[in-house]
Amino acid sequence: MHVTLRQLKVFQAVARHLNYSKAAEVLFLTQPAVSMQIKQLEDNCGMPLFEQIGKRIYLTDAGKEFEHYCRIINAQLDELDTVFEELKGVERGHLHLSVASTANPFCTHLLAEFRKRVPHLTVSLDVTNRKGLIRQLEYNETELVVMGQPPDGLDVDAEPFMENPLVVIAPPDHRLARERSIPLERLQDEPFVVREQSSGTRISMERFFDDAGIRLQASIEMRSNEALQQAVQAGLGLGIVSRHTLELELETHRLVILDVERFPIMRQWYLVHRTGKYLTPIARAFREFMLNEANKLWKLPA
Amino acid sequence: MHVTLRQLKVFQAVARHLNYSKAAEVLFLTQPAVSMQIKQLEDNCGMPLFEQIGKRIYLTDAGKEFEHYCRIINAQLDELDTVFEELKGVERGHLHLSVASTANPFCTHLLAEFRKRVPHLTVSLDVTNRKGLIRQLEYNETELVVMGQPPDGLDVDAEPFMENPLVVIAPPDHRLARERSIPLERLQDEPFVVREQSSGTRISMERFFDDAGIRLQASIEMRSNEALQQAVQAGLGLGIVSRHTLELELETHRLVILDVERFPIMRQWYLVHRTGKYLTPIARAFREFMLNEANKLWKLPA
DNA sequence: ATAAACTATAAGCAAATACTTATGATATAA
DNA sequence: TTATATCATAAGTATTTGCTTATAGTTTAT
Repeated sequence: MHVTLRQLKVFQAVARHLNYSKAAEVLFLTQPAVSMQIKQLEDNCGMPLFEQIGKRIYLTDAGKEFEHYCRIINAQLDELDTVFEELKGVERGHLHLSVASTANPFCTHLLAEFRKRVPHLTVSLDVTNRKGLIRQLEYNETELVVMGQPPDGLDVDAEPFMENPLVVIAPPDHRLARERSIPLERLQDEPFVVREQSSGTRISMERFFDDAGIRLQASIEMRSNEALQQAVQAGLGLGIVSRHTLELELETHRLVILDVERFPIMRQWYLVHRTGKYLTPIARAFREFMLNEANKLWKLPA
Repeated sequence: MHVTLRQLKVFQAVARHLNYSKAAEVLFLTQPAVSMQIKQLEDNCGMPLFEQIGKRIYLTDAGKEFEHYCRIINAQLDELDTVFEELKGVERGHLHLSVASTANPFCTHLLAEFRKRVPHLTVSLDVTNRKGLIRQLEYNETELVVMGQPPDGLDVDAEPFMENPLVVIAPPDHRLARERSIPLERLQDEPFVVREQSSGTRISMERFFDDAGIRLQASIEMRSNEALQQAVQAGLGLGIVSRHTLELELETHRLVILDVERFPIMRQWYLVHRTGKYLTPIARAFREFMLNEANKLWKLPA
């Protein structure tokens, strides 16, 4: 079958009025135009959809069937229309966001804030490590990424939007815990728990100590930030983490921040998306929100 | 929105292969043709449905939505297709039939026969009086009608297909019940129970007696055949009915047929439909069946 | 650095589309 | 019978559609 949407339109007008001339009028056409469209439609269908008896026309059984499917198809097209309208607007929509596990706490908080402004927002939030984030960018599986270190090999737009202080942590009973202005060199003697090779914190940290000409003893490697903190608590060594992930552990005195010289290492959080990617209005709105408001809405205690 | 079905087709090919060139190949087109169709579609939608990042293309969120609706619409069109195929065939289908109340017994029987040949047949059978039948023909509310007397004022095709003998009935204890070859004139003295003015039997009967130069005493007028027979049984008068409606009453000796001269009045049953009406394959098949087989399948006892 | 794999864009064209006007045919209503 | 209301058909046409070929611009792979 090769019905056209035009034919559907004309058919519906005729079916409603059961009168070609009236339908023509409604469609701003002449009557023969309607006749022809219906004729072609009936040819396509292989049977009459209307029958004329005397002056009147009637829907045939086939015509009634056709009308039914017309309605459905039109309803779907209308629905599609409204779905698109909504996609264009910012009132509702869906946001695909992936964040570094280190960024999770404040991202969740900020997302909750954003949600107040976009009431019907739904979100897919993926929390993963740097490697996972890069893979997602590569395969275009996410719209926006929050990470501490934009990838190198990939063509992305990365915008810093908030400070990301990296601090040295220790268990409260560590012998350095009470000292002030600990010289950097003192850390050389300490064992360290570190994140995996590809992690953003690890990269930042290595770069920092390389520049300072210091070699650390990396005792243990951990694949997640939580695991690292647990290991530090357990006394397996010192750790370097984003200050943003420590709130709870500091309050409950499970960890302390060491007052090391030249710390914190001040880095930035970045909002990243692939160059050339089409951002939905929601994604754009969230991006703007983060760039402008994150600093006001997420303050670390001094 | 002004999407075309062509655009849907092309879109689906691209969405399936996520590759314009491949889609073009599948559609027996060149790649620019596909590019253009998609571009136009995206213009119609007001947003990109695909996005290209590097060599690869991906569906946007809008694209995924669109794909969803594509599927539904296509499914509906396919379904429509099969519905029409079935309407064209005779394997299944629906028949709108209206019959004179007098014709009901044998019509029901023949319909049951016909149904054996068309297993998935469904039927709307309307049993009504002549006036009702004519109204239905007039308003095109039925496909085929079985009646004893085609209407005058209406343009119909009427085909006789079976004899319709009208006989005179009486209660078994009537004084004429035992007589043979009763002269027509004897009926003038008898009270008669008759059908309503417009009924086929009434018309046939009046014409017959007019021609014979005989005036009957019409005592009572009944609006249905059953009511008439009951009235005759009750001794309100003689009646004239179609022989076809009497089987049960004769067997149980509730009524007898009088052996009147020149009786039975031999009339015909007609299959009637409005001139120019499109008959579905089912209706055509039923018509053929009745014209050819009714006489073999419904035999009155001699 | 080059080649290979993609899509985008431009120009041009044949065919189909979707009308219009004019006219004819038919059925109901006056 | 005549007028009126309806749909069908024919002929003609401007526009749109849907391509094609040719070419250019990217990005990735070698």
